[in-house]
Formats: sequence, C-alpha cells, structure tokens
Amino acid sequence: MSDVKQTGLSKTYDPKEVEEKWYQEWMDKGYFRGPIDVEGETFSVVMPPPNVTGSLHLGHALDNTLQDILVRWKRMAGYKVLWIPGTDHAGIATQAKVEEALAKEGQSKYDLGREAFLERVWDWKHQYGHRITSQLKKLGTSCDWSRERFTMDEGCSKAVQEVFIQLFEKDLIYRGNRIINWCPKCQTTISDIEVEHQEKGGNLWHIRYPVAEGKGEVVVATTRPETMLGDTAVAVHPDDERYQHLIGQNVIIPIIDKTIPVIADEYVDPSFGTGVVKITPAHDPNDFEMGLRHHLPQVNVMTKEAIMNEHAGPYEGMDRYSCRKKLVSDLEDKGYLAKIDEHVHAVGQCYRCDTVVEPMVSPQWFVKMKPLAEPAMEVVHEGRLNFVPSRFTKVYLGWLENIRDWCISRQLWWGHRIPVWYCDDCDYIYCGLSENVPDHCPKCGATTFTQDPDVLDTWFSSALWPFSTLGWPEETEELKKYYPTSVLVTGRDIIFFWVARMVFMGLEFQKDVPFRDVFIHGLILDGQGRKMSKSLGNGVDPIEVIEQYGADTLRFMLVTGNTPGNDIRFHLERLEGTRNFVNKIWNASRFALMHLHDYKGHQPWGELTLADRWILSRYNSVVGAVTKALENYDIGEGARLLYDFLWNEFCDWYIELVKPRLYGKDDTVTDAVASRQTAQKVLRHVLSGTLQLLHPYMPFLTEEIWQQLPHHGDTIMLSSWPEVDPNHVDYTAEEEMALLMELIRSARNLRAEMNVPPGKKAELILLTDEEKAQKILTEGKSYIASLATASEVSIRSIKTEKPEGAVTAIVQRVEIYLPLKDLIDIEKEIERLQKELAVTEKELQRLQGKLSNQSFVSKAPVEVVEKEREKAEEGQKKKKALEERIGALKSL
RNA sequence: GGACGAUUAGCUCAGCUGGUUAGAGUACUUGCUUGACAUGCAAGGGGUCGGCGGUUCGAUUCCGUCAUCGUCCA
Repeated sequence: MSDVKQTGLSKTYDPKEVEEKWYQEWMDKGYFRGPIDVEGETFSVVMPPPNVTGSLHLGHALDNTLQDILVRWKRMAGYKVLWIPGTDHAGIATQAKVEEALAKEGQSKYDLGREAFLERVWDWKHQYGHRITSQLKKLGTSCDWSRERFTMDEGCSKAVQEVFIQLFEKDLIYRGNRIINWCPKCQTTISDIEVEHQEKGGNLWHIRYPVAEGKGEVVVATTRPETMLGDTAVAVHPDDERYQHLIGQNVIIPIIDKTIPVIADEYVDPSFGTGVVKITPAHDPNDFEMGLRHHLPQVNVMTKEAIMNEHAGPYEGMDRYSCRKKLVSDLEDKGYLAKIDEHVHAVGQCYRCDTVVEPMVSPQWFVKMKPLAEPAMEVVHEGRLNFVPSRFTKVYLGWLENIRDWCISRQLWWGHRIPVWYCDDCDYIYCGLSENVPDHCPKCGATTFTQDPDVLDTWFSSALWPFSTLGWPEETEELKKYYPTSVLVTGRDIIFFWVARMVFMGLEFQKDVPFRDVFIHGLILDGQGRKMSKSLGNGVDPIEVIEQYGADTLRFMLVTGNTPGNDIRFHLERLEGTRNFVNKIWNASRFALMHLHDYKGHQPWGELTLADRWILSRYNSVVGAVTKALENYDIGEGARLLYDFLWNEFCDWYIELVKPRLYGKDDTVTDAVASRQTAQKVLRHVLSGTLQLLHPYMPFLTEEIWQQLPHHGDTIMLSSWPEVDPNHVDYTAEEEMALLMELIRSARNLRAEMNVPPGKKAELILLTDEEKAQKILTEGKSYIASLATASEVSIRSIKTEKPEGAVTAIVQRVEIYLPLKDLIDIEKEIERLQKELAVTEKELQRLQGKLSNQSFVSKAPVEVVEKEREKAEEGQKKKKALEERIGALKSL
C-alpha cells in the first residue's frame, strides 16, 4: 500500500485569497522595512513616483515588477534592502483634474482663489492619492511603505526650497526675460522637453517685403505669416551674393507698413526658401537668439491666450489662426503674396493637452545647465553611472551635450512655490526660507514684500527624489547608509525628464551619483504595436488582469520573452499561457505534498539514483544561470530558464521518473523505504529551491507552496537565495540521462508511428556494443520501461540475432527494436528507414565536406574540429546500421 | 536631416562575446479521462533567420549598404 495522502489542495490554483493573505502577513511582520541598525552590504532603490491622482497602468506594473524582482532577490541574497515608494504631485495633471471637477460645479479656480483652490487639491489628493499605492500593493511590491513619500510632503518641500536657495546663491538659478514655450490652454510655460514635435503638413508662404529706400523687394518665406506683425528684421546669410546690396538697408512689413532693417547672420540657411528670413525675436527661439546678437527689439504680438494683441494692428483680437487666414488673404489682395508652397514641418505641441505651443518672451526662472551638465556627463565616462542596456548612454549624453537652460517656473498654483520675494518698492529680490523674509528691504527700507506667484516645474522636485526621500537636507541615517542607491528602474521615455536631472542634482548636492545603474525598459504596447492611450481606448487595466489571473501571472507574463530596453506587445493570450504555468507549478507541488506528508528531513541523501543525480545537477545549473541572469538584469532570461526547467525537466521527466519510487512500486530496488526517502529528499530540495529562485517573479504562489512544504524559517521572502553546490554538479549523470531521454523519446515515437495503443505495454529490445551505453541502459532500464510503456526491456549485444518483425530506430549507437510480430508492413518500414537514412546521409555529407576542407581543419579550434569528427563518426555508424537493417528487411 | 531600435515558424518573441540538425510560447495535425495537472500528457508538421555585398575555414550572430516599420532628436 502506498503512502499517498490527499493534500486537500484544489486542482486549480486560486490566487485571489492567497495573494491578499500573504501581502497582509508580510506587511504585519514588517518584512518590507529597510533595516537601519544592521550591518551589511546594502541594496537600495527609489521607486519612480507615479502621479498621485493617477491609476495604475501596465507601464507602472512592469516598472514595479522589475524593481520588486531585483529587490526580493537581493533581500534573499542577504543584502540590507531599502525600497522607498512614493507619489508625485504632478503639477499640471493634478491641477487640471481638480479644475475639471470644479468646472462640473460651474466654477473656475479663479472663483475660489488660490488658497481655497489649493485646499481643494489637497482634499482631492487625500481622497484619491491612495488609489495607486493600494494598486501597487495588489501587484505584490515589497517596498517599505513605512517610508512612503510624496513630492509635496514637508520633507520633500524642504529639500526643494533648500536646493533652490543654494542654486540661487551659486548663480545657477536666475530670472530672465527669455523666450519660453507657452501653452495657451494650460496657461503656463513648459520646458523644452515638454514640447512634443509632430510633423504636420503646412504651407510655406512667400511674402514680398518692399525695400524702403528706392525700389525693389525681398521675398521672405515663412510657415507662420501671422508672426510677421512682430518682425523686427529680415536676415540673409552674410555670404549670400544675391543679397549683398541689401544688407544694412531697410524693408517694409506689408499691411502694417513698419520699417525694419536687413541684417546678415550666419544662422540663415541660404538654401531654405528664398534665402531671406523674417526675424521675430518674440515668437521664435532662433530668432530670439539672433535678436540678441543684433540688438533687435522684441515685439510680442499675442496675449497669453494666443489672441493677437494691440501690436497686431488691424488683427487685434483675432486668434492666431484666424489672423493667419485673414492676413494671408489681405496679402494676396494687395499683391504681397508671391507664392504658396506646400511644406511639412514640425509643430511643437503641449505634451499635456496637444495645444500648439507658442514661443513667447516672458520673465521666468531658469537653471543654468552648462555647469551642471558637465559633471553629469563625466560620471558616465568614468563608469560611475551605467546604463542597461548601454545604448541608452548615447541618448543621455546626446541630450546633455546640447542642453539649454531649464525653465523651471510654472504659472500654476499646485506645486512648490518659488521661494523668492520681491520688494514692493524697489528691485530688491529676496531668496530664502519664508520665515526669514526681512522686515525691511535692505536696499530701500520698504516693509512689504510680495512672493513670486509661480511654482516650480514638477520635475524639479522629482530630480531630488533619490536624496529627498532619504531625509535630506537632514543628515539622516538613511542617507548615510543608502545613498547612492543601487539602481534606478525606469522607462526609456523619461531619460531626459528625470534620469538626467536626478544625476546632476545628486552630483551637485550629494557629490555622488544618485544611483550606480540605470535599468531602462521599454514601453508596453497593445497587440498591434500601438502605444496604449486613453483616446485609443486600447489600454489594459492591470488590476482587472490581477483579478482575473492573479498578480503572479501578470508579473511573470510582463517580464517573459523580452530583452532589456525593448518594447513589449501585450497579448491577452500570453496571459493564459502564464496562468497555465502557474497552475503547473501548483500541481507539481500538490504532487510533491502528497508524497511528503511523512517527510522526516532525512539527514543523509542516501543512495542517489541516476535520475536524482541528474535533476540535482540540472537544478544546480539553473541556480547558477538564474543568478547570473539577474546579475545582468536579464530578467526575462531568468524567467525563461525557470519555466523550462520546471516544466520540461522537473515535471515532465523527474516527477515521472520518481513516481514508482514514491508509490513504492519500484521493484528494482532492494530497499524500497530508503529509496523512497531519498526521492522525497531530492524532490523537496529541488522543488523548494526552485520556488526560491522563482519567488522574486511570483511572490505569492511561491510563498503559499513553500509554507506547506517542510521548511525552516517564517517566510520564503527571507529565506537564503540558493547557491551552486559543486557536489551536485554531475555532468556524467546529465550525459547519461540525455541518452536515456533520447531513447525513450525515440521508443515513444516508434509506438506512435505504429499506432500502438497508449496503454498497451510492448516489449523493447535494445542492442549496443558500447560498454558505456550498456551500463547506462542497465541502470536506466526501469526508466525506459515506465516512460516508454514497455512490458520488458532487454539489452543485448549487436552481434546477437536481430529481432524479427520489429520496427527500428537508432539513437547514439543504440539500436531500438519494437517487435510487433505480424503487425508490421515490411514495405512501409523500409520506406520509413530509408527516409531516416536520407536525413542521416545528408547530415553526414555536410560534416564530411567540412572535415575535408583543409582550411577548416587547420584553422578552426581543435575542440570544434574534434566535435565535428565525433559527429561524423556517429553518423557513419548510424548510416551503416540503417543500411544493414534495410538490407535485412529486403532479404526477407 | 541625424541617431537608435526592429525585421527569425501562421502569430508573439528568445538566440550573450561568430561553430547547435536555428529554439520557446501560441496556433495547427494525430493519439490519449496514464492515481499532480485536459489551465494536462505523448508524438508530429512548419523557417533559403528582410535584400545585396564584404570579413572569415565557417555568419542568424561581425562590418557596409539598401528596403520596410517604429522611436527619439533637430
């Protein structure tokens, strides 16, 4: 009678209850907390803070799964781990949401006023700010929630002020009247990288500007005719022979009859349009620079709403596009329009609302980038900062090399207020903490100051995230212990926005990189390869996926079959495959548990069978390979290795091989009890270790099973990461099993081709003269019998008489005979063998061709040549055996 | 205009520093209620690795070039 007990586990795994239970347990026990007073090597990560009012999308799910995998792995590997979570106040996005809500009540933020409006935003934050973090918990993220931060909490705000003040004092922050990108809809400036350029079909209008003195005209090409109202010059290239005579003269802007000079500047591209360009310093960044070089006035012709203003003469009050239309038709009527060409050009749009951005001159705050960018580039060259994959280094460096000053002021209410006060009576500026605003202006003695109304770019506070979350500007233990962080995991779309800025801020304020590695992953696309977006409606809600399939399935699926940095197409079918894998592990574990109820933790291994030695060796190799994959950030590769090992080697082979021993039905062993105990030990060891390797990927499932297996410790989370055990590396066992597996497959193939009913046991005769093979066959006889459904397996010498009425296959110098008596059709069998012979001959030919190539033999490494030679020999023997068999059948 | 990535089985993707008979999942075909699992088992079919050159004894892998698609920058 067998020692099988029911486990009480259901046939299919139900993630829901399991996941909630374990997450709660981990939280209650404080397993996620970053230790402070414990010595040891550290591993720290700051979570890219999602928008506080947002909800979890697949991008977050991927990003945080990757972080969680690294974090859980390192924690098991004995590192002192700190993973800080948090959320971002997301200036424009959040403000827009609250404004939207207000609009539904028929109100605007101006109706409320600044203070009341901010209260509303805080209310909103308190109400919805926990949604995304609770969603992250469903995903299984093991971050230290006791240290959760928010970019506008007290500490982060303090850091922001401190950084602003220090940069101001170092002259790295300045206020300037410069050209910025203005979003007429959001009513704020945005930085250069917040402008998205889109190719759009437009026109190139050629406009005649009459020469002021004397006769003639110049024709100017422009994509934005309405800005001509703000022209303060036209420019030509200094070497352009066509226009030499005009340099220094004046031309007249049509319609408004304004006289402006013709200037010469290297910047002008003589081959573009007519080689004469209009210069509008107030509405174009390049013209702005040129205007500075030539001391041209700046004429702003638009309001903040992009409505033409008083400088637009007859067009005052029109929006920029109606103005364009009207102006063009007026020019045409008056004969000033030379021609219209079709022209594709890049139009800058607001990343938030897609409104076409208007370059404008306006007083704003800027960060001087050159001195900050230099060290941020150096650390990469010095190897102190690494990008994974490395190709992203170029993207990062390229941006920093061509960087322009960063406009950090935003005309919003929600955000970090700029810590600057202006004297109401003179031009004195105070920059510092609010509690230290002077009573009297040191310059004029006035007693009233007004704070700058603007707030800072959200990315300004995000840039400080790696040290503000650790408590800076206080000198905290966290900061000492965990800065710099180990790795930043983020999408490739925010290298500029965020990564680069964290690096220079970290270098400036901590004198060290904020993280040593930057692990960049791709974006998640829909099945057709399109970006997921609200407007397309092709988004997939990770929470729905978790509810349907479980977090482990989602996590594993997201990181499988993908290489670092590459985009991922999201296919629902892939979820099913992963769910099946989860279920497979569940059932393999059920099997193990059925046979482990009486497991006593038997001390010695006992006598290991070939199958035991094989699976232990394979398991060991997987331990090494998975660890190495993780070290290289090859998360997908690690997942693949575990999938293959568990499904193919552990389930399909080892469990099948070990069944007779566990059921006590292996009559080939002398001591059935001892054999069973060894099997139990190996089964538990390998399964338990594999679950540990899998834990970073599938935290919930692995914990659930591990808890039921015989184990030491309270949680798999804090169990020690498996290490390679050299005693279990056994290449001989791997080789021997490989032969047996091949034989079994081959025998099964014969049975299938001959339509032997699956349940019917049939005799197998194996012939070989190889001593080694004979030994292996003898040892593996019972495996062959059980897995190839053989009634009897006889092993004989090739020289003995060949079985009659049998079908044949040849595997590595072993001839397999499946005697079927009269059932076989000799003609058909000859045909089958001839097919096989043809394949063998073809391969042999290829090998012989290679070996007879003198340069191959002399130039290729010896091992390679030797390997080819062995294969050729093998093929030769197989060929001979096949020919003999065919000959024998023919002579019947 | 510049840079980067992709192009491998019907579909989705692996394939590290050049030597495997080019792999997986899925789909497909055939047969199976085999005492863990039909979310499963077994056996199979399916690819001139985008085109053209080059380096090499040998190229899916390295180099050049072109094509198509995508992304970023200007």
